[in-house]
Amino acid sequence: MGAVPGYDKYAFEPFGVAADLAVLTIRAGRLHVLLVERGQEPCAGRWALPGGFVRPEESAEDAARRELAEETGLADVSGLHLEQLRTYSDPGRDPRMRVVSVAFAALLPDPPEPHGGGDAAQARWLPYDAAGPLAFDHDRILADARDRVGAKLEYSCLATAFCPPEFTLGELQQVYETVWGTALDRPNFRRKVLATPGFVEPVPGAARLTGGRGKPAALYRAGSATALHPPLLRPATEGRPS
Amino acid sequence: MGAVPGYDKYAFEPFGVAADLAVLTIRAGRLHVLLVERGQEPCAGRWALPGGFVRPEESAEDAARRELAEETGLADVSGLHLEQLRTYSDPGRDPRMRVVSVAFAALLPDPPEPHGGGDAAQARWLPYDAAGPLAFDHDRILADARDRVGAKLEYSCLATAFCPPEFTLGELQQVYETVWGTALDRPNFRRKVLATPGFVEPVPGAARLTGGRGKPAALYRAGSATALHPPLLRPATEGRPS
DNA sequence: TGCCTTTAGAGTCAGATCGACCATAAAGGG
DNA sequence: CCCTTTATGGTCGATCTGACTCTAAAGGCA
Repeated sequence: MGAVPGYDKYAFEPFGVAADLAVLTIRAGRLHVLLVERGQEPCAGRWALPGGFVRPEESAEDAARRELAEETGLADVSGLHLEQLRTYSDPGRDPRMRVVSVAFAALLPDPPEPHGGGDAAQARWLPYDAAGPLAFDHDRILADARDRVGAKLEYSCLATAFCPPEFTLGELQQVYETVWGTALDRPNFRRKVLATPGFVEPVPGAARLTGGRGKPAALYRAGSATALHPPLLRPATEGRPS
Repeated sequence: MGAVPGYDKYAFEPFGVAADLAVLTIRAGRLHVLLVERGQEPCAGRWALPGGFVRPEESAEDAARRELAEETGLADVSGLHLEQLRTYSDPGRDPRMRVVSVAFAALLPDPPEPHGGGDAAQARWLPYDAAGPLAFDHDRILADARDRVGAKLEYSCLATAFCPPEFTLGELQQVYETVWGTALDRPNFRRKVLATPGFVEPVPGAARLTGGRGKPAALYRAGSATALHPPLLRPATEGRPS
């Protein structure tokens, strides 16, 4: 808001400000996204990202957190990670009126089934790859969310946000493999994760978890670090020098 | 914009949508930012980031580009890099009304003097460190811009956006040193930049530039690559393992 | 009980990479 | 004609990486 003439003229144009959420989780080794079926026009009956208009007394992040709680039925949305992606403001992205949407990505561990709708006609977890054409420009928002999360896994401790409070290194590795879509070498992954102080810390007790067969794995918690130095780079899929 | 009851109720709340710009450049080895002195209330007489309200027919990026052209007097703003930072939406960030601001960072090579204001009372380049308390929450936007740009230098080719069309590796290195605030080893920097195909490409002719004393440097152009693999990590300033 | 399979986790090793150097080339200034 | 300055090429040891092997500890099944 600079010192622009027409301050009042443009300020009161009918802009709607919305917060939309790409709520991601990992289920059965696949990336899933929370989608709602729209109950109203425009795009009634089509799948879309959950979201809604920002209310006058709240910030966009407040609105995103409120919508997240409403759609997932989670009680403790206050603690989980909300990553602001970017704002989508093309004129005409909502056929009805001018709507500017602030998009967020949210990462959940083991997710509850959304309780059948709330505001929307229904809400479901869908595999990322099976999330067909969505309403508005939500396909692009969802793709941006995956890109951003994949990139942040490299240099931040974000991956633990996909995990329950206590997790094994195998589960953590599966987060990386699922989001990146590549297989990682287990010993090397372990070595790099443990080499970064504060990324994870072992649960001291003889705590162990039985996922099924095989040797029980040690449990870890998210550490206090927030950035990864050095980063955990994903294997180069294209034009690597060499 | 989910399927929220009250669509019309919240859509027409008086939200103002603005685009603010952190226009960064490097002058004499120091990071500078373009600031305007506000001519109107609120915050009249204080320095602020350039910006203005998004008009009904344009996107936030269109608005940012328009404001940038108006403030800097540049003719070719269409080509330069605009990086969307994030959106600031705290209620009360503008004392007068509800304003949601989409912030952008713009990177300029050798900058022209802004022609004395345009809309604002005046516009100036100020050293980043000397940019005193700004109006609204612009201090935070500016700090976020520096953080984002510093981070993107590591894994993208963004640094060339600070350089003129043809530049020396010494100039490119100074971009990194200025934004990061650290000194880099020149031979190692050169090795890493040239090891990334498509980051820079030599200007074929016997093109050379005389900055002053010393051996003339070869000229390079920005290459076609957009990402850096492997990244050019900044030296660890804190808790590196080892 | 005794394999076989499965998963966790430790260790090895050659090649790539990095940071810290040193050396040389090519200009201008005295 | 030296000296300073900047660009650019090269070396070397420490470190890191990726590919791999090996062992430990569980359950399944005959």
